[in-house]
Amino acid sequence: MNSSVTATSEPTLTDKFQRGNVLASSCPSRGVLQDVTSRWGVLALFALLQGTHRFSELRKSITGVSEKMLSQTLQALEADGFVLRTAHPVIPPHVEYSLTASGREVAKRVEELVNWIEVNINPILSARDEYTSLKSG
Amino acid sequence: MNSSVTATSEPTLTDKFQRGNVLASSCPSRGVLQDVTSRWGVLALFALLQGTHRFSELRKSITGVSEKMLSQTLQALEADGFVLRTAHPVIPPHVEYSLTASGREVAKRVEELVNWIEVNINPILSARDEYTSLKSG
DNA sequence: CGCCTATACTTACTAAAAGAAAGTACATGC
DNA sequence: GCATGTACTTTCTTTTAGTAAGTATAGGCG
Repeated sequence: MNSSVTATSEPTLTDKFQRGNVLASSCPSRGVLQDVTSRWGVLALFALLQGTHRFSELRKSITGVSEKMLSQTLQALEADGFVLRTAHPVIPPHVEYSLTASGREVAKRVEELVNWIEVNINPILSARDEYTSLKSG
Repeated sequence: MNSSVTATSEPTLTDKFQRGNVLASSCPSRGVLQDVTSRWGVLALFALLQGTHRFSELRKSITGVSEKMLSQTLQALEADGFVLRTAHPVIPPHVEYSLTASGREVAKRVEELVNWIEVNINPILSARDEYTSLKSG
């Protein structure tokens, strides 16, 4: 089919083998993918592309996230090596979060997805309206 | 940094305004983003990039998905205009799912994210191991 | 005729995850 | 010595996901 789809220059596994490693439930990529594409994971990565932020700053900018979920989300991203957590040993605590090199790579791809959706939000919402009126009307 | 990352030529909203429309909980992009980045939404879009598939084929290829969740996921993607559902009026039922034009656009971006993770899965898993051994050991 | 099969769902119930709210730790200022 | 600020954690409730069984129905077979 179309081989000019990916913008990256690295050969992808899906090109080399049959595509669909992730489609197998045993594939460890699935777990990572879920950390990255989780409700708040996407937004945290997106927010951190702007630079380093404190916990409370992230919580303010990512509207609607609870402290518990933000904490949980950041820990998962930190475990995967996407986010760097820097705690300054002062009281009250001062903790800073930033992206690692690999974190920036994933975040850039997340950003492209998010940007595409934002740019195309109007036709998408129209499609939604049409769909729901077809189903209920 | 690397400015050749984005494949699109359109100006993005995050470039034009301050970035972070999605970061506001009121932004409708969030809902769409959740459909696209949901656990099975990502995989359905990825799977459909290969072409048209029947419901049962998707269920087989996306290992682990239940009929209920696949149905729900496909309906959400259909509502957003990313997936086209074609039902042939025969018995037993024959339904085909394919990507729409906009569906291919989102799916391509999802694919890039998925591919990046698959290519880089080993260092990520190493980071995870190191993290968990730091925390528990 | 009556039963079985195949496919794409939906429905009822249970397990897991998310969300809300309160609690914890502790140096500093008043 | 009491309130404040920050980054969490814990408990409890609500929402969502997952499992398993049910539904519809044309055609094939004995």
